[in-house]
Amino acid sequence: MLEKAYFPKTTEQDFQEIWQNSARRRACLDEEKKPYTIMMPPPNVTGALHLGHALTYTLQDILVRYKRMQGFDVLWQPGLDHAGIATQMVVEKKLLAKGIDPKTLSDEEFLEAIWAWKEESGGGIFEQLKRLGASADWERARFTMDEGMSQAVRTVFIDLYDQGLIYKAKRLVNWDPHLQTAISDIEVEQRDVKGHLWYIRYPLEEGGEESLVVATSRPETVFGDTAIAVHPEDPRYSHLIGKRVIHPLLKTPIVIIGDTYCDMEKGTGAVKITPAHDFNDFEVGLRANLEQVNIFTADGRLNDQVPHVYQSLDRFEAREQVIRVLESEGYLEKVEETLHSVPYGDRSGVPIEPRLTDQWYLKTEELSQKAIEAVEKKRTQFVPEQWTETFYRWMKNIQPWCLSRQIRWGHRIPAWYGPDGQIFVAESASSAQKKADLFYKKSVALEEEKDVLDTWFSSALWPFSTLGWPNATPELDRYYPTDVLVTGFDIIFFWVARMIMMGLHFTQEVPFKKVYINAIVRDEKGQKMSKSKGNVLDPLVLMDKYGADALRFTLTLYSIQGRDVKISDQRVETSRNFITKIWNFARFLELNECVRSADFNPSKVSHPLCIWLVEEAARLTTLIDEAIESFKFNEYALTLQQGIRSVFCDWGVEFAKCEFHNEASPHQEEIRSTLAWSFEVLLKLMHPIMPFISEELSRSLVLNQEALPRKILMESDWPILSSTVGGGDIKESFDHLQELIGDIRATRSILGIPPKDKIVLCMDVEVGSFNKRYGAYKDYIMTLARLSEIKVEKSTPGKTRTQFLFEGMTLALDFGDSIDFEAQKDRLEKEYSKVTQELRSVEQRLENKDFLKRAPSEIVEELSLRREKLNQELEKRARLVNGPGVSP
RNA sequence: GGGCGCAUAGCUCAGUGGUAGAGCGCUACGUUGACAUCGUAGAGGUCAGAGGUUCAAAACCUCUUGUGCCCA
Repeated sequence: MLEKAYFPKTTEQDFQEIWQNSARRRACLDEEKKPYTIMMPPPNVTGALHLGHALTYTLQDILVRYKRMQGFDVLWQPGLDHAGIATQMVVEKKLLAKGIDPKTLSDEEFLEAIWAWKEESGGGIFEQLKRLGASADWERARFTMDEGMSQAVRTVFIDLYDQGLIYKAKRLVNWDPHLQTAISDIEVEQRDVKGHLWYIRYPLEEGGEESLVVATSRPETVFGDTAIAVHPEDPRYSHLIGKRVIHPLLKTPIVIIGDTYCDMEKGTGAVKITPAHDFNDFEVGLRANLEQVNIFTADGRLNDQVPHVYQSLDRFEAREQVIRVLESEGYLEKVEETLHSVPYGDRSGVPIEPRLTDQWYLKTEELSQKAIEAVEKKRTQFVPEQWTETFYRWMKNIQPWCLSRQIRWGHRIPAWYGPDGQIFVAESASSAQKKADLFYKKSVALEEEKDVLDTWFSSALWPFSTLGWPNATPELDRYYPTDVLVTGFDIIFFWVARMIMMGLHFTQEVPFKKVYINAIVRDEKGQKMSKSKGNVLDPLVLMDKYGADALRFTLTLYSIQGRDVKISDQRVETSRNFITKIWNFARFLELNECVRSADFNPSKVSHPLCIWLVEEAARLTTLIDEAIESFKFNEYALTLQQGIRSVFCDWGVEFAKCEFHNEASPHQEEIRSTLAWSFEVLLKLMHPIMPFISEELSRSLVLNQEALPRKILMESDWPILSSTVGGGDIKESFDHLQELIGDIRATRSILGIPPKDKIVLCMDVEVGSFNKRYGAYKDYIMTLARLSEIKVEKSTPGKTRTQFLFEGMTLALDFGDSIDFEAQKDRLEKEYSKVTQELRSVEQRLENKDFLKRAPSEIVEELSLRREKLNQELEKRARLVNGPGVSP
């Protein structure tokens, strides 16, 4: 027997273990079945589960459980990302906390510490995902630093290098002075920051009064100035082009050049050019063949290229110092406050310093072109579709990808240098050596590249490297290209686009046929969750409090395409309440001995209630199939909720009670079996979204596991019910039935009749037609509308009665006592006028000749019917308004 | 500045041309047993504004306003 209430904890523990032991959870390479593959976006190895994870992995779990039940050979490939910079930062912090300065460790020692930490904490998130119910093929879990992954990374790097797509070059990069590494353009975020524009005067070399004033937001870079630029057509300055000004601090001459990059409207129209420290200036410098003077060290201090007194000043201290000197020496014209955008490192949170360094790059024009074409041809489709535009926009403006990182944790770039700097890219040190020996025609000592690859480089290979590529494996053959990728919009550039490029280049296939972009989780007010705001909800806490299913259901219910997922404690609580409702539904079935029977055939049921229940189960299944197939997860959750709650609990159970309370009912057995059968269908329908409670309830007596042992739900077949539905009008009958009961209940409520007072429903001439339609449901009406009897009697008016029209029949309710109609009059009049208004609008349309001529006939018919109904309703309302007994 | 969204009940949002919906919140009432983690009933809406297409627009088109995100 089921407990009084659902306690998720034990169920969750049980089924985590049962699923873990189920072979069905795993990809089986069974040729009889169609494959279905989802690559799990690998969470960071040191990561802990947050709500964003909970959302994306819940949606993936829904898809894989659904497809599994449909009989597919499902591979949900899990894994972990080594997350270069993030992980290195975590371990450095850990070491510092232990009093160890990571800088004093050798590379080998440091990597040892990272691997130790990976062993200790890595995969912790897998356990958290299992708590959430994620049914991945855990045994196949991969790590982006695995030997297999590393093999793929080396192969790809060497191929791309040999194809001339990877090159090493000295370029201005986004340098993160805190992390002391290059980062790629998309790892930089522009922030609007309040700052200043300093106007600095540069005297002309030729002397005299004339000077040139330039505005800059970064006065500390003056030491890197190698020119002043003006617009060639600027009448104020064009005569100065070619002349020289004196650098106010260095006192050396620098040239004035003309370049259309200058904006005549901005500042003074003249700008200082610092080719080594600004991307635009770099380009200007190339055009004017200017010297590139690097004035900063790797950690953002002034280097030995600047006068001694400024050396080793931090870039922000240097700014202060430069301003002080310029001002005191009279070179500072004025200062303006301004709002400008400053590049920040997305990991370190410090301003990026453009810096001239040697880095490895990937040429992306060709790769991106192919990726764009693949998406245009819909080989990969974004869902919701609008993300396609985001993808195109970035792809069409793509920059060379800076691949190298000056950090320690990551895939070492497989390159070696000869004594003269000659590069040898090779699989291993020994094969590089062989290449070098051949090249130099003698044996030379090689030095290995110290830089590692951007983490996203290995992630870009994820869909095929996890399946064994570059080896030809059965898995690669079977599960690639994958079916769906589920991920967040924030990594469309970082990851999705790059996977498509790499996939196409190395496998000639798109890595996935669909990309579902899930929403971002926010708090109930739509604010981003952040520690500083204190509005962070922890999925583990929510699961402890309300159960994993409640969290999953909530996240799914609010997964509306094109909207953020707003979640709050209260919303999860509401889902928990719904789950309790389901639990109690099961308890009702158990207590009433509804038991699944082996020979039950849903298409052979005879009692109207049973036919209705079967049809409703089939209707729900269809709606849910459509919702899941089109990634409308909210519709799945909503349909399920409404189906279980209003169809099965509010009405189905209440109707069934009428039969169960009637000893004489000959239909009890059929109804019991039908309810038990419907319940099994519902459990299956809810399984993908609420796996735990559905499994628990499938162990209830209702499913009769003892006599009819069957598989756990995860291994069961998804219902296919389209053939069980007959073409009858059962749904219409039940709709009307519910309407009639609703009408009586509403009338009672309006007139303030307490539920315990039973009243009499009277009818006269229409009794025949009433019986024909509702005779079978007489008990239901009596019980659910709280009637003492349905009397065949003239439904004449009286002081204790009110009449109403229903489906063309005049019915009366007799309350047995005088009723104070006056008290309700206001409300009733309001309703009356509402109906009048509606009727008027319907009539207007029906009087419109164009409408009658052009609208489809079924619409016209429908509206005529509606007019008739409204007229009737108006009559009914009129009677209610006019108090008891006023007959038309 | 460019791009992509969003604007419907007090709140959060469904709703792909034909009767305006759900959950939460609110109000009133509680009928021996599935459920008060509940039930029944109710109040609450110029579908942001303007124009257009159409017999018919919350929905389709154009513009405006407000708002969010992304990119410069």
